Amino acid sequence: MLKISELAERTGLTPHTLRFYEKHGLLSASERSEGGYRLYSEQDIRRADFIRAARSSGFSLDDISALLSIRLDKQSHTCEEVTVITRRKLDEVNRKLAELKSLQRTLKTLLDSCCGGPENATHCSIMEALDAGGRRV
Amino acid sequence: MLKISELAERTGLTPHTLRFYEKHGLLSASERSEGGYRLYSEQDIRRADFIRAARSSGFSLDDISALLSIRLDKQSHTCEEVTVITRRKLDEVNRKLAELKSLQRTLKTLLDSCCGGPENATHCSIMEALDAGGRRV
DNA sequence: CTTGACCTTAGAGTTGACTCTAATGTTTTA
DNA sequence: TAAAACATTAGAGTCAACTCTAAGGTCAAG
Repeated sequence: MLKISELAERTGLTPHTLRFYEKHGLLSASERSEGGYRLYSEQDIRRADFIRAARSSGFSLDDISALLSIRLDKQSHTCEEVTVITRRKLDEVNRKLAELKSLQRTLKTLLDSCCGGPENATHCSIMEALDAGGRRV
Repeated sequence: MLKISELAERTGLTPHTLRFYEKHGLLSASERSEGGYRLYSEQDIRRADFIRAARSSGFSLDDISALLSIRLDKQSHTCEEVTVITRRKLDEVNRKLAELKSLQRTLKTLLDSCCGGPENATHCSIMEALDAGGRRV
């Protein structure tokens, strides 16, 4: 059985985060020591690793809650349910990517238009573009 | 002179947001009516448009504060200052893009590996990948 | 002169995922 | 056995950019 900081070390999370996950129903220690210290079992460790993996795949804690429920009773859930969650997340990532790419283009255009030199900003084309309400951007 | 909801209409912001910007020193009405209503001048409108343009180019309110200072006294500022702010933002966008692209690959791989069908999730490869701590992802 | 639309303020709430604090209790190590 | 290291809790704070609320005051139309 691992103490909280040992599990933290193993998973790369902090004790704070592990307690936070417990408060939000994602992961609780299956035992407590005499003095009330959390003690994590092998199962708990695997659950923690799952959470960390899901987190680093971009899933929200809500998604992870759902995935953990499925994980506890795979028999009663389908691949479809899992892919729905995953696809929803991918769609979200795609949407954000599109936004960021557009932002990237905008910022690149701004930067390309400006000399960036030590001249004063009276005719700075970035300022002008923004002053034009972004219509030139 | 425009009342707050008229400026809101013109800029596509809400009255709430305009007041919020005022509280944060970005934009205040140059006059008030007898009864205390905010009244925005042509200059204010241009400033509001600038803010909206900068916002939609991805700049934070802090960045915009800096840009507005420059805008008020372009003589005393250089193109370089403006490009530094812009480049910093572009770098940030590039960083986020890289992260999201990696997430996108991860999620695509997960989705491709799973049948997504009505079978139960006992052998779902997404669940297996996450159970493997994302080592297969 | 009343109705209704609009405005004012200070301040609290929202989102998501932590992150930290304070006050105190437990375990380990020298 | 004493100190150091670690743990506990409830609850508050953080970030950014809003967003909303309550309890009123103002203004234009009919």
